[in-house]
Amino acid sequence: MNQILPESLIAKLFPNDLPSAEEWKEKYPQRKLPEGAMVTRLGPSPTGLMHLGGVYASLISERFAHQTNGVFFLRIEDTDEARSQPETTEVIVKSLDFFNIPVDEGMTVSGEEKGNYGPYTQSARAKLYQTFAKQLIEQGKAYPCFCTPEETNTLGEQQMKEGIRPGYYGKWAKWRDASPEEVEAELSKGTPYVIRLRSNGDFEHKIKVHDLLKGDLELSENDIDKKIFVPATGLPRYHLAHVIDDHFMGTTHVLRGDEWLSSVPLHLELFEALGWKPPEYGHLAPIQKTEDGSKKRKLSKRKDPEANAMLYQEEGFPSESVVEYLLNLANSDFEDWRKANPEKDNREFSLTFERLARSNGPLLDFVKLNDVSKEIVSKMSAAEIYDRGLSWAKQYHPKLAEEMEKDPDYTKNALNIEREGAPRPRKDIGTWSDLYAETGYFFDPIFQNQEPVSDELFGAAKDDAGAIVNAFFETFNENDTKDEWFEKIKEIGRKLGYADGAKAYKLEPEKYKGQVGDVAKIFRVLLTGKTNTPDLYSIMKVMGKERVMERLKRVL
RNA sequence: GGCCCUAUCGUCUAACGGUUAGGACGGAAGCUUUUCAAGCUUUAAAUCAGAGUUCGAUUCUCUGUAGGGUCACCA
Repeated sequence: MNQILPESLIAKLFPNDLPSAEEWKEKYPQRKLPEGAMVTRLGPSPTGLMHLGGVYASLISERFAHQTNGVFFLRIEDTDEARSQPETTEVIVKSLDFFNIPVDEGMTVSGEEKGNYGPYTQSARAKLYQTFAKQLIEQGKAYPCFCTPEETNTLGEQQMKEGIRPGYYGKWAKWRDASPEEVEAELSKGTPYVIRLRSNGDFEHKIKVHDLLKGDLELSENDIDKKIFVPATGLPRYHLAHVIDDHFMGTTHVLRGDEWLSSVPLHLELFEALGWKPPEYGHLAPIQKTEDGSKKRKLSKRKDPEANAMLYQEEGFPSESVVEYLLNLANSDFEDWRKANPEKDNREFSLTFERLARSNGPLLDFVKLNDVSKEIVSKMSAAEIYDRGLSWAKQYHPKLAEEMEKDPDYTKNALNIEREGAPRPRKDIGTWSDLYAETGYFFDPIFQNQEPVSDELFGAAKDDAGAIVNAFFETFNENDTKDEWFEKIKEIGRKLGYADGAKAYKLEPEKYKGQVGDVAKIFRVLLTGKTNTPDLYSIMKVMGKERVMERLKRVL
C-alpha cells in the first residue's frame, strides 16, 4: 500500500535535467581489479581537525587496500552545510600526508583531485544523489515529509516520556501515507520539507549481519523513516550519500568507527531499496582515554587535545612512531613482528581482521608511544635526526633551529655521540622536542640560559670541584685517547682520595671520599649543566678544547 | 531506560577445554672501565562475580555486575 505520488508532483520536487541511473552507471564503471583486492576509503567531514581515530581508520583501511593490490581513496563528506568548513579539507589531506598514508584517489596535497570516480567531495555530487532520491520516490520507497524540526523534536520527547522507542516510524510517521493532494497543498504553500525513506522494516524482526570484526550479529531491522535527503540544499544526508557513493566508487570494505554499527540495518535497507550489493562492513573499536583512572571514554574532538592528529606533529613525534604505535593497537602481534624484523619497513607487515577484531577500545598510552618512538629514533643516523629535527624546530622551536643551523657539522657530531656504529645506540630521543632538553647544552646560548648549576648537582665531590678542575687543566691533552683520558681522571681522583671504581668504593666505603664517578660528575655538571648525559669523553671531543676550558673555568 | 558490543597484570595484549596463565610498556631491586640512556639479571602485578556443563573452564552456557556504543540533530 505504498502511496506513490503522481509523476506531475514528483517533477516539482527535482530538477528535470537529471541524468538517468543508466548514465551514472556508465560514468562510474565497475573497477577492474585483481581477485581479492579491497577498495577502502576514508570519509571524513571537514570540520577543522583530523581526529586520531580518523588516522587510525585510514591507516588500517589503506593497509588492507594496498596489501591486496586494491585502492584506498579519500572522500570528503560535507553534506552538512551548517557544520562543514570546506577549506579545512586541507587539514585532512595534510594529516594523511604527514602520517605517510598514501591516497590513490581524492584530494591531494597539491590541492587537486585525482581518480576516475570523482568528484570526491559530496557537495559536488548533488546531481548523482538527486537521481536516486528521485528514483526512490518514483518507486514509492521514499516520500516527502513536511514536519518542522520542532515537530520532530517534540515527537521524540513525547515518545521518551511515554517510554516508547523514539523516532519517526510507524504510526508516528505522519507524512508516510499522506495523499497526493495533501502533499501538493504543502508544496504550493512552499512549506520546507525533507525526503524520508519509507521503511519496510519491522523492529521486532532480527536480521543476521556479518561484521568483519564483530562477527555474526543479530540486529533489529530498521523501521525508522529516516531523513535521507534535504531538497533545500539539494544534498542527501550521510546515510544515503554513503550508500550511493560506496556503490559507484566501488568500495568493497567499509572500515569505520563502531558508533556506526547500529545504523547498519538502515544502510542495508537502503542498498536493497536501490538494488545494489552492499560492501562488507567492519566496525572498529574506538581509541579511548581515561581521566580519573577508572572511567574510559572515546577520545573526544572537543575535549581532548590528543584527539587531534596534528598534535603529534607539533609535539615532534616522527610520524612513523605514531604509525607503528597504531599498528600495534590494530594488530597486537605487530610488536613481535617488529622485534623479529627490526630493519624492515612496517609496510611489510600484513594486517589481519582476526587480530584487529580483538582490539577492544584500547586506551591511548603516551608512555608506550614514547617508548616506540625512542626505539625508532635510535635507529636513525645523525644526519637524519638533524634534518628531521631541524625541520620540526624551524616550525615549532625557532631558538633550537637557529642554534642547530649555525654549525651543522658541530650539531651532527653532537647528535652522533653513542649513535652510528655504537653497539647499542642511545635511546634518549622520543620526540624532536627532546633535542632541546637532551642536546641543548652543546650550544652556548642555550647552555647559558639554563638554570645556574647548584652545588647539589655536584654530588659527593662538590667540595673538591675546584681542585679537580685545576688538576685537570694541568694534565689535559685534547689528543688523548679515551683510555688515556680516563686514566687521567682516575689519577686526579686517586690523589684527592677517590676510589678508581664503584666496586672498590663499595668494598671499603670508609677508605674513600667517593669514587671516580663522583669526580666525573663535576665535569659533567660543569660542561652540560646536567647529571645525565652521554659519554663525557665524546662530549669534550665534540665541544673542543676552548669551549671545555671556558665552561670548566667557571668553578674556579 | 531499550537495543548492541565487550570483560586476563596499572596499560596494550598472548594462551586447540589441560600452561608454574606468557610477552611488551610502566614500577621495584641489582649488575656495569665515569653519569645517564641502553643492555643484562631478578622481582611485584591479572583471568569481574556467582551458578552450570565437564575428569578438568581464562576458554562453553546462563545470571548478575561493570565498561563502551547507539537511540533529536550531525557525521
